[in-house]
Amino acid sequence: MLKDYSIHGEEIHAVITQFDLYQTFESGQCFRWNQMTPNRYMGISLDHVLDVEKREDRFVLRGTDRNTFEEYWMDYLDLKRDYAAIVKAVSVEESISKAAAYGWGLRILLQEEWETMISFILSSNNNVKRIKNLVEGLSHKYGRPIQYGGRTLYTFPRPEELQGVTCEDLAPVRCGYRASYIVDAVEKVMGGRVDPKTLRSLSYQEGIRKLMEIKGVGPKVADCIFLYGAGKYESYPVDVWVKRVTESIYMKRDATAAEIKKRADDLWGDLAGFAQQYLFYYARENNLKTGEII
DNA sequence: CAGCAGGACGATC
DNA sequence: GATCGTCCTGCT
Ligand SMILES: [Mg+2]
Repeated sequence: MLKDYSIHGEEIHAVITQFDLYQTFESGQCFRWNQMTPNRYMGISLDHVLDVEKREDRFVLRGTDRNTFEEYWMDYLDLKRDYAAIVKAVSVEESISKAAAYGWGLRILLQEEWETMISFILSSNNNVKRIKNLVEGLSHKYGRPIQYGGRTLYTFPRPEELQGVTCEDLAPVRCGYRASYIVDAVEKVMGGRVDPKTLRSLSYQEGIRKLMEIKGVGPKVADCIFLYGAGKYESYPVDVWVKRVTESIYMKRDATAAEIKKRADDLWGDLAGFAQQYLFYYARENNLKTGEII
């Protein structure tokens, strides 16, 4: 967690425990963070840019200011949470304990609702590399340019900026059949049928049901949006990796997504989302196969 | 060139 | 309410 920070000209120097840049930004939860050097990542959310460098004794943050750091990035990076306590709490058994120790510096980002919604609609039936390309393409075409450090970044387009777009308009983005899903999401949000800003006030069941009204949002994508865009940590998104690893460790049989989510709820309850993040990261980094145990 | 990876939808039972 | 074929693209 955030222990201390101070302003040094254009830089903010912060002492943060349990924070690893690679683990956090390469764990499949976000698509707009890029590694600049092994110890440095740059990302954008809304119209905020953040440039984070890990040093020996501190993190150096650039591209932001005190107010934006305190009012936006602090929550986005979940810096007030004690992840050492999270690791302990989810470690109910040997395999998850190993996975959580392995992902000791993971943090679950609290991302902006609308951006999370569209990003995870694009994520369905895709891998991270391609998702990043799609989100980048959409932002380049419909977002606004921002200059930082001699380069141009593009904001993720707001609903108003996508209002009226058609599948044909989206063809250059190369998102395939997901184009119609984007169109539907824009219509539902602009029409008020779905309100990203009230998502966080909904219960788990209400939120998932509401999100699934959008075309292209099924159980897995809804869980991702609710977990990463609303901080609903009882969510347990079941993708192929989490399915495999949960089945092989905790069920020892083929199971449906609903059965897997129930098992996760029994094991971790309101912290299931954190457990999912550790298991996913471990499984994917180690290319775990069906039946393999951690 | 073929095969494969990755979730949601819609038809069908 | 569960199962299954199909969708789209990029990589191997
Ligand atoms: Mg839906």
